[in-house]
Amino acid sequence: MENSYLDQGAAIREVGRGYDILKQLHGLLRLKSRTGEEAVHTQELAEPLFREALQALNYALCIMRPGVGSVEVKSEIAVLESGSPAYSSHESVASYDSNQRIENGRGKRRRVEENSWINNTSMPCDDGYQWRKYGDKKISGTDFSRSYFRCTYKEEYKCTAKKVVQQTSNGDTPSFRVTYTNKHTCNFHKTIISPPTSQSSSFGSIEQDSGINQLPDIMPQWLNQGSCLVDANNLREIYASASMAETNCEWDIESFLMDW
DNA sequence: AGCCTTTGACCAGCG
DNA sequence: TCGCTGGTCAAAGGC
Repeated sequence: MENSYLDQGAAIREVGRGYDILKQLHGLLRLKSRTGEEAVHTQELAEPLFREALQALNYALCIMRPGVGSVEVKSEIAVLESGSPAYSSHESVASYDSNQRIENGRGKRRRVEENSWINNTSMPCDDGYQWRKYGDKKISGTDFSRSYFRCTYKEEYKCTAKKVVQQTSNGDTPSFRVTYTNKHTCNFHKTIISPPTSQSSSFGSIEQDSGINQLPDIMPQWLNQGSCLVDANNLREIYASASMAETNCEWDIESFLMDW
């Protein structure tokens, strides 16, 4: 009983998070339609927000439907896409699994920790957090090894977040299966406002959350790719304008989430 | 000096 | 119980 109450709270929080992100998205789209800037640029900014909102709602769905082992939501990128090649090689499928078992090629099943979710991506290396690799294993039945990462701040902040990266295919656009376990409790993530530094690690520079709370915890991967640079000041301006725009959008769900 | 990756060893889950 | 395999640990070396 108590657990279901807590689950409900978690679900509400996830819905609220999704709602916040959608508000940002809404404000962004309104801003763009006013100023008439390039649609491609709008898409580049909107896509990670849309993806994050989907993930949050997917998370909430799984919590609210405990009987369902795994719910997979495939991003409907086509809604936003206008033909930009930036996403053609970056299809991402996220799924949350509250009590998952992985089956390998020989039929062996191994218990997987709860609070894990899977992301299939072509760019597994940079998700905004700083990870330390602690293991690498050649997996039988595959041509690729599996890499194990934990949060760099595991000791300092007791952050139990982990991820496992498994390459699943080769070729021009290799794909990776990234399994995340546990959410970050360290509140350290790379912000897109910070300028690039020469001290960056292999996963890029990080800085402590400096008040940009309206930004999603997981920063879009493409923002860190050299091929897709976003002007930091421009982005700050856009997000600020989006926040102003959202104040004109009074939705019932907001009062519901406030009251809960 | 401190943090990272690499890598072999060890432990535990599963059939 | 045993062997295989995945996940983690920790030493060593590199940056």
